[in-house]
Amino acid sequence: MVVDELTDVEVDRLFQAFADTTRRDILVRALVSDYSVSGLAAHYAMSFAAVQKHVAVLERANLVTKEKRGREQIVRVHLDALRRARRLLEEYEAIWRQRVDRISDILAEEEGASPT
Amino acid sequence: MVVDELTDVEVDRLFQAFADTTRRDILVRALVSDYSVSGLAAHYAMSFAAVQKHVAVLERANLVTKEKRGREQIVRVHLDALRRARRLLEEYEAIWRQRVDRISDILAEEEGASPT
DNA sequence: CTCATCTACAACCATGTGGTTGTACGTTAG
DNA sequence: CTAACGTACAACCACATGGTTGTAGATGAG
Repeated sequence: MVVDELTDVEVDRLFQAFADTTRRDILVRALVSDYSVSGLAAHYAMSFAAVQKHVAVLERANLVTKEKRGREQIVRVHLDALRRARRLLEEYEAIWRQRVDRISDILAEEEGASPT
Repeated sequence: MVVDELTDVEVDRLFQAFADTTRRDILVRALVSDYSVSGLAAHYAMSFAAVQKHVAVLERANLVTKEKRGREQIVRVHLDALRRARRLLEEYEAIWRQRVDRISDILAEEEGASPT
């Protein structure tokens, strides 16, 4: 199972980062092409500082890193974290599938053992 | 693209629900087998009411529904929400892949147009 | 019936979150 | 050099979150 080498707190931060529309939007923009923090901020009806904070949350979740380019700070997505989160959810679905299999096995056995 | 028929707020709640270790644990237990709220609460070093609240958060995210069985309330996982969340993350990864493809296309064209 | 169990919910508290404004500092354009 | 730009960060505010205790209502066991 292994649930990835992430600690609970790291996973908390990861999903926390996804749990805001603005942050998901920032993420998509940064996925599509390169953006500076102020380049991102231009798209939202909130202060630069607010966007800066959102980027910081994405950073803390290791979803994003900033790279200095002249006086700008380019936001780049770190794909690994995205994959990890996705795999976690896949594992949950796998657990469900195992349960379903287990139950149908039991039903199959019971039918074999005591057929009505 | 469609990003699923979920509203932003619903997606917020979905990821918010995942953003807590206790809730993820509850989810796994409920995925593995049937649990009442108090059955779940027995496993955690916190009050029954706290666990009740966590279940409520999972409910609000549509990850879980409660089903009355006698005096107990059985927590069942609603798999759809799990799948939706996973698909969202997959879409983000797809966006990234498209970008990579686009860039390598451009590089290929440039090489074809003006080979050094 | 009576009592223990399971649940629901309100009130409260500390801390976190998402937003603001203001100030300061490095960097680039003119 | 100077002005404008991009960033960083602190202080503040309203509200959400994760926890607590306490009270009360259904339901099942004996």
